[in-house]
Amino acid sequence: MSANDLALRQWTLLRSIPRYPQRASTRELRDRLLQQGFEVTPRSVQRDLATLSTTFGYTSEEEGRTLFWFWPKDFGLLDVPGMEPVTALTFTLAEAHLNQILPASALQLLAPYFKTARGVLGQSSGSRYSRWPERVRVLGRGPGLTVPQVQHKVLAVLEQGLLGERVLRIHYCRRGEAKASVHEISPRALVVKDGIYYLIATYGAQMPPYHFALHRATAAEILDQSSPKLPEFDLDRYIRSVRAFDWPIGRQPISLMLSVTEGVRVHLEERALSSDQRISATDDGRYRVEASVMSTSELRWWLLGYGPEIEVIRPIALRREIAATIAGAHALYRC
Amino acid sequence: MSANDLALRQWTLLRSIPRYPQRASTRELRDRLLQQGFEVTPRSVQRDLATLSTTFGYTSEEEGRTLFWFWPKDFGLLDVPGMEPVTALTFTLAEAHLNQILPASALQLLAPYFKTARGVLGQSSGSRYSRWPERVRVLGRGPGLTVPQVQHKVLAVLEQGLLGERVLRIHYCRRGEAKASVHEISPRALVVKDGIYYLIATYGAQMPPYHFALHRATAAEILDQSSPKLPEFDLDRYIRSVRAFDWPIGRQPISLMLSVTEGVRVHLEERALSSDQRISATDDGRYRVEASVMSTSELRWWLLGYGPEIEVIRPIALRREIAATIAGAHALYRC
DNA sequence: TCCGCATGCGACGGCTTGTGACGCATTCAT
DNA sequence: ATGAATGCGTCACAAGCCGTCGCATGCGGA
Repeated sequence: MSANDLALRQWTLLRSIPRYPQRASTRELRDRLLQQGFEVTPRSVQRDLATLSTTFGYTSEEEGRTLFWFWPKDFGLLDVPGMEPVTALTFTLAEAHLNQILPASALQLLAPYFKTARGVLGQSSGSRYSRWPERVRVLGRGPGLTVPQVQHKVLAVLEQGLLGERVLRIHYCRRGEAKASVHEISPRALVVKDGIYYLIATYGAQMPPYHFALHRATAAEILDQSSPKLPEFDLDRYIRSVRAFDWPIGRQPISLMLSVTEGVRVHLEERALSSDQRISATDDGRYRVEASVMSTSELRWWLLGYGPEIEVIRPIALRREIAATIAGAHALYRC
Repeated sequence: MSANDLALRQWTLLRSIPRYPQRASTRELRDRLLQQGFEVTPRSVQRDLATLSTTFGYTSEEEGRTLFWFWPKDFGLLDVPGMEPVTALTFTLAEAHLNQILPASALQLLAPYFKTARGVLGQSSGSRYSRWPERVRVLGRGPGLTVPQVQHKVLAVLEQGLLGERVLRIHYCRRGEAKASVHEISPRALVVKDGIYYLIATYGAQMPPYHFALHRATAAEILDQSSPKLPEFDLDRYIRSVRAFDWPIGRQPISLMLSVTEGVRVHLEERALSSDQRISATDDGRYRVEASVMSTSELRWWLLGYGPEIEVIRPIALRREIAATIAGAHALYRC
């Protein structure tokens, strides 16, 4: 074990140094090493920290007599094994996409990864990175709606509360209300719906849970108090049981039958509704699509978006529903 | 410089070892070190590789007399500074989301990052990771359409060709055709549209470019031939000019005015159509929304999806267009 | 204000261990 | 068959790591 201790120990030390908003004292870092089985004197840690800091790029802050160590906030990352170009490419695509999905504060946490990805791409192409973003676009569906902001602090506290099963106190501004109210809640789950972070939490062990849209939280702090156990909280079942998330209507998938135009057919051949989707031509120049899908309100929204390009044949109930919705819309424009 | 050479050198060595499908001989690794300014004898590299391999987890393959080193394919990653729990949480969310967006082969490249994220979460919560995925869901819009597969090999070659500006030869199966044809093309850009990878490429310097949906490529290889320069290929302008991607119709944003229901208003207050969006109540119990947005076919699709919940007031042209579409759909269900 | 305590750091001796050099065995290509 | 390349055992030397001691400094409690 002591054979190649040095490398591993210095390695572990480097990993233990946090990124800037955080700091760690020399003593603290030594404790972490002890905790991981490295028996070192404080002196050695001091020496390691001092010498390694010159070759790698981290720094320290002096406060009184103690030094606090940290990586610069915008420091990229040294990953082993190094990121490969294909992976870097994928990261770039992911970044472009996640921009439309995650709040800025969450994206910022991934920034170091995106940064190294750009670095790798810049290097491998030989040319400088500046030309790369000109070559990639990610296009989504629908207009590019803005993503509401979640505060850094709230995000960090959320994570602690959720993982550590701790009670947390949040200042939450209910929709429409100007002033925030204070809640002490036990976080149970996190649901991200269309770019909005919903914290699902209970007051103590009291069901049912409440939903907190995190961009409406103005402040949050963690309390030193464990969340009471909740026997068998099943997130999936809960999501199904609540209409708030617009999720499945009914538990069983339905057998959908559509009549679609050539354009929609082409699209569905690329991105199938389900794995058992079947497509066949019909006499009227359109196509019949059959697939088993969950019946959600999102499905209705998706179907409606195509207007006359999609006609719902079965189930009859869904057909009637869509027909009624379209009739309602038609009435609006009749004048 | 030679002060703490050891740590940095071993570090660089570790980074130089590629992940499994790739391998690197001892000689090769030594060359890379030399290239980065470390003057070491082959013997030292051998020793380092041997001793470090036991403490870190990589292995080697013997082929004849030479050893080839590599990290196991499913090896997580050792990143410095270590991933923090909040970041890990965000990675988990990103993974859930990207599942619906990126082809499996691309996602697999990010797998090591997701894996370490899970590791961090499992550790920090004290409890084992197994309970974590029960606590997070990402819900998107629309039915969960399947994402077409892109082959690993194709992805890797694409990256080389695009970044290295090399000509590549692909076996491409046109839509509807059973047999693949061979194309020698110069890759120009990559567009990901709704989960589908489109390679935009030209035959030589000949405009206009063609689009290749990468999941229809059965094989690809890189040729040792540079792509001819294309003076000023502007991807944005190109996307605008081509209808294939359904992107902006017209260059200027339009002043959209809608009449929406309470439900839509709530949604738009969370996720605004634009930064200058304004909402006001009207006499009829609905709400007026005004915003400047790009006029795209995606916008039409989005508007239609809400049926009678959204009425387009202005621009008049768009109102007429939507009205006509709805009338068409209405006719389908009239029988 | 004074004393105890914690932290950083310079210095020193012992000794682990990294390092280059040499030589031999093995494999592959010409 | 021969030479080049590679891996690896060995050895002597020296670099540098390590624990220890001692001193200086800053903070907090009595």
